[in-house]
Amino acid sequence: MSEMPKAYDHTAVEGPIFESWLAGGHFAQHPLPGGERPFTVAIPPPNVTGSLHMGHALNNTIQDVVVRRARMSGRPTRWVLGTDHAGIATQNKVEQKLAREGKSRHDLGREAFIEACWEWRREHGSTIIGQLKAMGCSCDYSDEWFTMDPSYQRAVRTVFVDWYQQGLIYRGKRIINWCPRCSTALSDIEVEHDDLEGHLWRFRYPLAEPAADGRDHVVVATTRPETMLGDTCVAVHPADERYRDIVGATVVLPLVGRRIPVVADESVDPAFGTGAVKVTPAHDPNDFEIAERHGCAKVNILNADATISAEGGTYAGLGRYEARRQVVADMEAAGLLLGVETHVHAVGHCYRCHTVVEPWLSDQWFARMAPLAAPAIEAVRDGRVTFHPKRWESVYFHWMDNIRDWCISRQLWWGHRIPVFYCDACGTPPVASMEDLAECAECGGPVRQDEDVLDTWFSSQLWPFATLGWPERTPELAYFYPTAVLSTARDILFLWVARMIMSGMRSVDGKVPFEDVIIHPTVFNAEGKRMSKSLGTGIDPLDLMEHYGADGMRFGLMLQTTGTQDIRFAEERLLSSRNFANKIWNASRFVLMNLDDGFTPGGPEAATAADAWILSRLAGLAARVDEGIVAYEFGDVARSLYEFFWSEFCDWYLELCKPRLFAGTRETASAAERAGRLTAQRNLVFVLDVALRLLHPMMPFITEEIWRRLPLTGQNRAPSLMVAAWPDPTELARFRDNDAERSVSKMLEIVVAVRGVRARYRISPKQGISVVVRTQAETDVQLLDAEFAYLNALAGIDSFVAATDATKPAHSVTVVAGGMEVYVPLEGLVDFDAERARVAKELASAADDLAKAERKLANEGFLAKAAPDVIAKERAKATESADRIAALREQLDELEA
RNA sequence: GGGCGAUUAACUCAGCGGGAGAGUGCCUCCCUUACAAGGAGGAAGCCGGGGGUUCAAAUCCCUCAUCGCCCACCA
Repeated sequence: MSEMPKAYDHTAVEGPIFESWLAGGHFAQHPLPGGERPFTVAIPPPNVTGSLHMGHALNNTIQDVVVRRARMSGRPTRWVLGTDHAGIATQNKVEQKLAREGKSRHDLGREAFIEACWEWRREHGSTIIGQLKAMGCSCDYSDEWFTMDPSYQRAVRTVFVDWYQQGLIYRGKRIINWCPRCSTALSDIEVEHDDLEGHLWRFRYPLAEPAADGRDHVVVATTRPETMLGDTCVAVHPADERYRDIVGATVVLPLVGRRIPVVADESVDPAFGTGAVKVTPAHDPNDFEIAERHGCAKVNILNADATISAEGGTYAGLGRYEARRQVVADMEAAGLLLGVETHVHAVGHCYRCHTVVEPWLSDQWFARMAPLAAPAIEAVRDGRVTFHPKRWESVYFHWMDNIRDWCISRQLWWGHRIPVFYCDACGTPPVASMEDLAECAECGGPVRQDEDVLDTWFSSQLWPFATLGWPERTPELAYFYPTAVLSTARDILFLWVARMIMSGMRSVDGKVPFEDVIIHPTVFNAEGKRMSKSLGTGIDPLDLMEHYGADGMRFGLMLQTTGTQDIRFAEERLLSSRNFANKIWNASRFVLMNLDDGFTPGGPEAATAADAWILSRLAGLAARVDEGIVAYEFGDVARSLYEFFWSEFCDWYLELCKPRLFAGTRETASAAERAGRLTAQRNLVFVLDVALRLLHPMMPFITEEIWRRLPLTGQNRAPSLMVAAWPDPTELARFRDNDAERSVSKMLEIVVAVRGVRARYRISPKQGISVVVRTQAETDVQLLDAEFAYLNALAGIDSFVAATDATKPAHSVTVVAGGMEVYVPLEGLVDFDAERARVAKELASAADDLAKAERKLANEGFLAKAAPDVIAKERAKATESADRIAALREQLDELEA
């Protein structure tokens, strides 16, 4: 066994440990066994264009924690890995690369461009996989998927054809969100709305002939003046008295000259603006509906790049904002601009490139969502899928209950091409086909395939089952589906999570794709701002791992992960986590360096109160960690582990073991002392072993490195901690010992109190002291006698007298601890003023406690209604406080004498 | 216009019906032979304001304020 360096060096440990896991085959899925319940997790596939950011770091730590616990628990575990082809993102990357060479995708042509995308993926697509490895994620790296794999393509096509044939997919001319930069349609939820300050212009639209009431114009308001070029009617509310006389009149559209009607439509809000709406059916969804109802024309005045089209007459060719300025200027020149005011309104932006999107009338493919949503709503309602935290379910329901059809076609080249074939010759309806068609089945004429590809999310939604071989009915699918848990950020709840539930249930026999959904916190920077690479407000997890180690980063993130709060990233948590790793390292080093050659591990033995205490605490920890991971309470689990290991194991138990360890190693040691040393060694190894197992899911590298050095035998041994047995809380429960916990905490209180005296009076740790203890309980005397070695080791107490009738020595300071009075002789060093102040403060606090307790005990309502154990506790508290007050009063009297 | 979350020590946050906690920072002492990435001791909080429920409220309810997020076709 090699020497352990004095400080933990993660850079020397993580690489080799990871390689050993890989070589050991521990990541690979277990062979399909018989009865055991498998545990499957499908990783949210990162974009091939992606690199690890803090969201990934958090999300993948969470998944690794639950996966590692499951694996150690003996369940056949499979964490499915892969990447998403990310249509828009990847196409953008490749187009940027081409642009640097002065080329566009059109110069290459479709086929060559797609090949260039594949090439890009071969070069850059595995960046993030390497970063997951650096984090220690225990994915099955031998089973990597890509959403454009041939078998995955088959899954996508199968779903498309099924939905198409069942009437769940249709093509139509609708208003969609168009990104002029990406030159594609977007679905409604791919548009991000930002409130921006714009303007509301008021225009005068002249009437062709004066109305019955004599008026000759109508005033409309708009935030997008350029759209007037495409106006085809003006709408007012039917009940709006102001406009009753002009309904049916004709407006002569300024700048354009088109004669358009005034219609009455319920959708108009009379209270907004002027109560009269200019209607641009090709560029506003609401206007589109109005035009449909009234049979108005739909004039599309925008090209794909958001320049004005030929329909815009003299404005054709202008950019949309240029056109806006020009229209306003021309209206003003014509005396038709009545006013302008600033106006804050929500403006849609492309979620990929943040360009302002345009509502645009075009031919697109849509998926009919309501029929798919119904069973998916039911599945969450009846608990087949559970969200954590639960409150996300209402967000899910709200969206699902109001779900709208999904625009699934994209005018891109990189993606799953829509498998629909048209025959232009004979006019047969388009055919969706699993196989590419060469000729028309009706007339034998040539067919052409639809040019569009599918929304990337259309393929992503199949992830949990397409990665198990679906549409083939593979044994893997039968065995590993549904997955156990899906962990993700909330921003893709609708884009991805909801759609997986819908498509999963439809595709795989009505079965949900996962049982639990974890919506984890969003990681913000220290200022509470979204982390963004482009804004420079992000923190790179790779840098963090370099500074704090993968374990330090993981544990630091887990400490910050609670159900209610987003994370305002606190780097000092990573610092304390790295220090925690170092603490684990050194405690382990201490244990190992205090083992003898030929040491044989043995069962733990509660030979002393300290042993019983630490074993009891360990049993409590195991239960808490196990429950906590199952309930996804990561922050609480991390804190429990930290508290146990650092405070209880290191600060107390290791110190409590030192007397036995050192006594038993002397030449002159008695047989009993040698036995005591062996017991301590065995207990230390046992506790360390269990603690490392419990820590492993959160801190896999350091725990593995240390664990391999432990001298374990028999069934405690395993090829790797990764596949060692998870501590069984039920089995460990036999160590629960409330008496030992109480006794030891009394002892520890005395130690702390005496140390306090030492600190106040600057008594060197090297200087031994003798103390006198007075207690009312004979059991306390026995306890102190039995555990004197601890008092000696931890508080430097050389000798003591404990008795129920002990008397206070002269020139001593009194402290009350563990229900006892402890007198520390100070040989005339006592600072009476300081002691008076301290005792008076303690007295006030004790008096406060007593008053509170007495108030409760005097309250009949309390006695009548509070739980018996609460009352008993309150009585004990009162007694304790009273005793304490008596002792403190006595002290104070003496100090004042 | 709806909905959700947050408000606790200087900072970042736990706790969510029965004695106010952690990490970091701060103060004092200590390089004690596992660890100075450490040890020991300590200071520090009307638990956002106001009302209510309850024997009992940081914790449950209502309300207000502030901050943040999501959804929504208001020109």
